[in-house]
Amino acid sequence: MGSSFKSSVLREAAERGFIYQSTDIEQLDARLAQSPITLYMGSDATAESLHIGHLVPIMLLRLFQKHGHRPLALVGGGTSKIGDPSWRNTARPMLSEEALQKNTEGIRLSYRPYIRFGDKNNDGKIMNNAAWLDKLAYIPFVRDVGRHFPMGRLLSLDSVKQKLNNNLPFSFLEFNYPILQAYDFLELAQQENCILQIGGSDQWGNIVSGVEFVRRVTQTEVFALTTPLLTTADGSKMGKTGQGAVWLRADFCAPFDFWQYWRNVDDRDVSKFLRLFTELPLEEIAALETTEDINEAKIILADRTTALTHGEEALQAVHHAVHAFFHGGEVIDSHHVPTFVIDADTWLGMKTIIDLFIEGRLAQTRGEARRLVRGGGAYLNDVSVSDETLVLQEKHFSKGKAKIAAGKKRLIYVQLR
RNA sequence: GGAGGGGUGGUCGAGUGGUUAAUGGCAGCAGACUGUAAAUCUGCCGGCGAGAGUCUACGUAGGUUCGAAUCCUACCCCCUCCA
Repeated sequence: MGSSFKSSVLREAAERGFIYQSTDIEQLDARLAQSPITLYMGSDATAESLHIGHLVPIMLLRLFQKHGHRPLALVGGGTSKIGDPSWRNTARPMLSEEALQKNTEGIRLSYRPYIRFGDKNNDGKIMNNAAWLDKLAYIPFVRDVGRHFPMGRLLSLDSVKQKLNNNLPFSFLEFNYPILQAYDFLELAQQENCILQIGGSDQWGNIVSGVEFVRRVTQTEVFALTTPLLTTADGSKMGKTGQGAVWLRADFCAPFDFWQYWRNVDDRDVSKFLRLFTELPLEEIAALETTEDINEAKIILADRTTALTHGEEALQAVHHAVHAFFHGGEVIDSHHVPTFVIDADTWLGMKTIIDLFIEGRLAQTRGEARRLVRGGGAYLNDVSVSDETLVLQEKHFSKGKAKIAAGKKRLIYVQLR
């Protein structure tokens, strides 16, 4: 049925594997085929960058723009003051106004490589729901908005049920999250004539609440479209590594590490990822699927995603770095390569290899760094270090640089100052 | 309100006075093999410490004891049944 869509955007989205669920796909398709629309995706503002886990809906948003539709990126500056109920545990620090400001700006930057923002035609626009949520007055809100939310409907939301069933802390505060998220849709529908919300399938409940709410209030048809929630072939959550999330902003995840993430994906995920995360024509992807050299396909995947996110220049730098790291090439200077700086006076003759691994964040604790050395996985300039008390000397640095690694793949340069 | 069951390390889950920093599974890290993949095998897997060792941990707070995750008391939270 994927190919039976009338609109070009849904046809391509379906072929590439972006579509999971929709409220009314036929009508949406008809509407899309008819004329350009405005759509949005939302994200919370709990971090200074988005990460690979957000990338599927982002790529879909991009696809819509490519097909002439107008994308809005909504940042949850207001809703993040409450917190998504899918969070666990009691201790959730309320974000300060200042932190939210910073996060909002960071998320704006995260979107930039994927969405063209501006004032013309179908240029995208960044919105922040704090703009309207901060101004809400309780009584009018409950009266005008609250009455459109049947209690049974709210209680049936998965995010709510899950909280209640698992006895996780859940107060009226968090309970309001889906309502406010639904309200966002109304604001965007009225302000921006937005008629579609996209998001990950874990957001289905929240998105549908918004759709129902907007229909009720405005008596017009709006739509929901979700993307499949990606898990990698080994069943774990997409985009997580031992180091944490793979961030989209270069200052949170070096392009080198970003590239490595894609270079190292499971064989079984390659063709799926090529469809979703690159813009290679489907025939080319099909050709890559039949190649006997799957590593070639992985490199193309890594190259295309890195170039899209960080630019061609960064990709070139990554190639140099990869060559240096894995094939003993020349060490080069670049902010695209993970590097950290230490002070010669305070380090040489003073601190140990253990300190260095901590400083380079290849180990979280000194114990972990020690175990790494004892297990033979700690490398200094490509040589496995066996002495955990090894004190750093000038001889360990050539031209002021050293290379340390945890295992064969987690590497970082140390620059002496 | 009453009766019973339960809260253990990232997670699941053993353990009911003393070689218990706490069996085991999962997750994670490293080594071997390989293709910077998967699978498999091996080692590691609370903090600090070169080591001896030391500190912190079994819902919270006290207590008993030479010694407690294990016993007692109070409190908090959860589950099941009754009202």
